[in-house]
Amino acid sequence: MDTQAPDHPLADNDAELTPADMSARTGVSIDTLRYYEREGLLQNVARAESGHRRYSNADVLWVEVLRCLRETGMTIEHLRHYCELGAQGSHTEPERRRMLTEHRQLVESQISERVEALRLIDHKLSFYPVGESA
Amino acid sequence: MDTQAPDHPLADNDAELTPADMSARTGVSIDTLRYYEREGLLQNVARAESGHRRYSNADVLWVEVLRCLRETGMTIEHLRHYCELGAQGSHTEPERRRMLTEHRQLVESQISERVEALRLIDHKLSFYPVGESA
DNA sequence: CCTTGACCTGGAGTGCGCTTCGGGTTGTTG
DNA sequence: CAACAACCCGAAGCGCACTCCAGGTCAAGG
Repeated sequence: MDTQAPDHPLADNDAELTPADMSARTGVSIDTLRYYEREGLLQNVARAESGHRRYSNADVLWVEVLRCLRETGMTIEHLRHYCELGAQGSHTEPERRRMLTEHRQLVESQISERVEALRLIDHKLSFYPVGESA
Repeated sequence: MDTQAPDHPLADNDAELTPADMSARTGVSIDTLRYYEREGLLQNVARAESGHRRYSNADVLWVEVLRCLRETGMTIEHLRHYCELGAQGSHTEPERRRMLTEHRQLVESQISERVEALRLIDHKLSFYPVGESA
């Protein structure tokens, strides 16, 4: 009844980070952390007796994953689905694997799109006179 | 007095694409094309006598540039500024060059961010059992 | 004890980039 | 020439991902 992070053996028995700590460590704002929790992206966050949140190191790692997936364009809805699957047990692993694989392809296409963009930008830049910087 | 596209010698004397044509050619919706025009991203679009828009080949090329910059995260506001500079004449070239260079750096950081994301995704994928696809 | 600041909650508000709407004009096809 | 699609315009609406607000609780310092 004290550990629930399925991915990581080290669980939140060491949950001692305040919201402010967590925000500083992950670069995600306190409001966004609460929003993610409401949306089901961050489950079973521990509480102090006062009712205040206490985040664990495992939470930090997970938020870093969230940040990475969000920044590469996974929607909140997909993330929520992924989390729901995780909470449902190991029989959902094939589906989670599928989601990750699909997102991986998205990220790869974003990379090649951007490599193309660099070429176009460089092409346009080549038409401008050499800039005097200072 | 009939050409105004500063980037391209071939101007819009050949403006004969309807909005539907333009949309099909660029993949940008008709509504979005009108929105871009309102926002100043697409200037001096020709009109038929009826008042209907007629896009030129130069317009097609420019919309492709817009699409590329938008897809890599340049905001409408920056794009508008870039267009305004273009309309102001060649003395704004250093500034335009600067904007493009800055955006280039943004795109490069997006690429390395995504390369990092691929590593993380692969790491997580390595923890799932080998998927049976069919 | 009193203040001050971090935290709590549910709910409303924001900014961006489109997208849709409503009502009217044009132009092509049977 | 009637109908129907494509176009025009200004303005309102939408979806997403946050972000802020109001009004209250908790905890440490002077």
